[in-house]
Amino acid sequence: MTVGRAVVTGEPVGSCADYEEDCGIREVLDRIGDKWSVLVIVELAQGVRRFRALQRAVPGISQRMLTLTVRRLERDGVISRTVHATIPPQVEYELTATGHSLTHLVKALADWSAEHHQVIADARRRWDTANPDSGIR
Amino acid sequence: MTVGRAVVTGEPVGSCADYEEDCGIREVLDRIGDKWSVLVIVELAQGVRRFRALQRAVPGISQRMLTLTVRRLERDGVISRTVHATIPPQVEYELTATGHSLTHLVKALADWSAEHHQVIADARRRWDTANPDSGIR
DNA sequence: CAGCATCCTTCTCGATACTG
DNA sequence: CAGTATCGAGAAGGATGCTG
Repeated sequence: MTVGRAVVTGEPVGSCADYEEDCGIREVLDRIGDKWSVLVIVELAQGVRRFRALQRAVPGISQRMLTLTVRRLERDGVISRTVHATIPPQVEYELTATGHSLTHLVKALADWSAEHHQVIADARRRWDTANPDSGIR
Repeated sequence: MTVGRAVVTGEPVGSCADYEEDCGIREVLDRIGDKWSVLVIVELAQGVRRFRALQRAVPGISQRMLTLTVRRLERDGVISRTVHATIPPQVEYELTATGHSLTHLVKALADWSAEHHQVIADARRRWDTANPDSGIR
């Protein structure tokens, strides 16, 4: 049994070995697991955006990280990059079909977060109070 | 409008600023975004596990990383840690209610991955072929 | 405007050794 | 068994300067 089949059929998830080998969840987590990718996807969910517009829309992102992020998302086929040979240059980024379906997943994450972030925050506060200088964060 | 409300009500996601401020999605991604946490959660979804059992079940994890991972998950209230004062010591880890609900989210991730990992793999191969030494990965 | 190249700091993680 | 402590390599990420 693989995780993929297990999940699709609603069966319990298999072993970690199965998990590691068969399902591509790692690829997905490697991409959306980092801060900037999710923010870029959320912004592009609104529509087509140019490079500078993206940078303005995602507060705190450096030019370097935006470049890296959009390149990786493009590589994964999550977004498309269209260059208009104008002066000044104009590059537009847009979610692909895959990218749009990813927004559903992001929503699932946001749903779960909205439902549990208070509980988690409380748990963390309790833990930090009970274990002052544990170094864990 | 916040992402949280937007998602719950099915409306489109708001701005990145909203996203950053209001919803706890970052907390969640920070935790399940790393490799080991997900693997530990998947294993604990099967039932109660002792420290060594977890380490054996998660191939490749170091003792240090397992300790860090379970501590962080415990801090978040995702798993519970029960110490039995025996010799040799016996410590059992178990998913909390929050942890169990997290497995649904992991399944959603696995679902999406199962549906798209082939498309993503193909996109990556095409991109890598088209852009040999780009350095992007 | 839309990047690329470089430097440099910070953090992560694995390996190793030791303890109750 | 179930950890803690320490060290070092490497990756990630920010700042800066330059370019078509």
